Amino acid sequence: MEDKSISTEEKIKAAARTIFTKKGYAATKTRDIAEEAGMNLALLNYYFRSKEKLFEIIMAENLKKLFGILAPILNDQHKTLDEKLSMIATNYIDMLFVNPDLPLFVLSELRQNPGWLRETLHVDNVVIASHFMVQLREKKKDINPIHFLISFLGMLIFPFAARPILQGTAAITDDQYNQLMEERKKLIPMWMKCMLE
Amino acid sequence: MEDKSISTEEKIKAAARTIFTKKGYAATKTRDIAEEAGMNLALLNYYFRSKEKLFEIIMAENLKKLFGILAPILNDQHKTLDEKLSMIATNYIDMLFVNPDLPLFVLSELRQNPGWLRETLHVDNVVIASHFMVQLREKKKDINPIHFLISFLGMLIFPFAARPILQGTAAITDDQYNQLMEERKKLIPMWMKCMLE
DNA sequence: GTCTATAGAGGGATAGAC
DNA sequence: GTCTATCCCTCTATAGAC
Repeated sequence: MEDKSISTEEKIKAAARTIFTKKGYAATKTRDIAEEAGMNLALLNYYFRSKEKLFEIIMAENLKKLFGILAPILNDQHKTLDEKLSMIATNYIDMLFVNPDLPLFVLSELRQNPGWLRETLHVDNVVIASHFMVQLREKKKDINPIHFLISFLGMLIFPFAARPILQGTAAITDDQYNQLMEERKKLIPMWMKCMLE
Repeated sequence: MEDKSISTEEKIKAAARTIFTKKGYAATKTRDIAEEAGMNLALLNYYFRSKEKLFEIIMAENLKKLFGILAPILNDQHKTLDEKLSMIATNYIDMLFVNPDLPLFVLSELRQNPGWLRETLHVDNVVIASHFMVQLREKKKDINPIHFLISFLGMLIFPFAARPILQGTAAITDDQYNQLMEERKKLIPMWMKCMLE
């Protein structure tokens, strides 16, 4: 009995995750979520009270997914800068293969409501004041280390956010696209090292 | 008399540009556009027939703005690779200062409806088959030149798309942010050269 | 051309049966 | 817990006066 209820709740959450993340809050209809979950609209309100409450749950999950990979690696005191660059590139690209809609979703929704960051996660200390930033400043004293963080994340994330444009304009097959992203796991850390020389 | 009608039409378009670009199609209400334009909702339909028609106009404008800077520089047969990298970085960052919401808008809406690209612009030949790409391949024969294009655009665009996160997490003032972006006009071409060595 | 008023559809939420 | 039926508000679009 408990099993069944958890399963239903989980089905709705999974459907919500898919649709919210793909289309954003405003473009998502609760009816679509219910249909995707294979059940009735009323159950959504029964389990989650409202569209907004459900969205908040998905948003928190997605923020965690996006920053959760980053934080522990950035703050590892026992890894070199090079090791961190490689690990993040690999882990992030692998994560984006599985969750390609994540970056655009978070960037878009966060623009509408920047309060989200402070409320759910404490990204401040975890990213900006990280050991990684210290290492960057040590290595290249005359350039604000935030420049490197921005460029690093930009190179990692942009091809996923821009995938439709990329595949729409350059005639790239899915296989070719995957191979390109695979190559970037090595290329981006290599480029970063070059930028930091 | 004609002047007045043109002016009204232009006011609506300006308001639509602002709100659509900031919030996206789904989250935008025609009432908000009318209010922003300082006039009645009915005029929107009088001049543009529907929300969707108005949106199509704004979308086409924005696509042109985003690719219009790129295409002529990429295809200039008489500029060196280095010159192109500098010019694009400078022009793009200046354009993004004025239109900070443009990238996220285009990326988001294009994900929902990738058909837009083919229908409005012929970005294919203009970007992918550009002289710039030939120059990249010449310079670095063993790496797919699309990697450099992606990284270049990623480094340029990402800090604008992620501005709320950046300013929300790192305590960066508006002045500091502007200065960082100003610095990137020189840094990014420099890094690109390093990557292409 | 510009306004007010309103039609008409869609979407979030709930009542109530089972 | 799950379903059907329905309420009610919001939003797009239009009718019609001026």
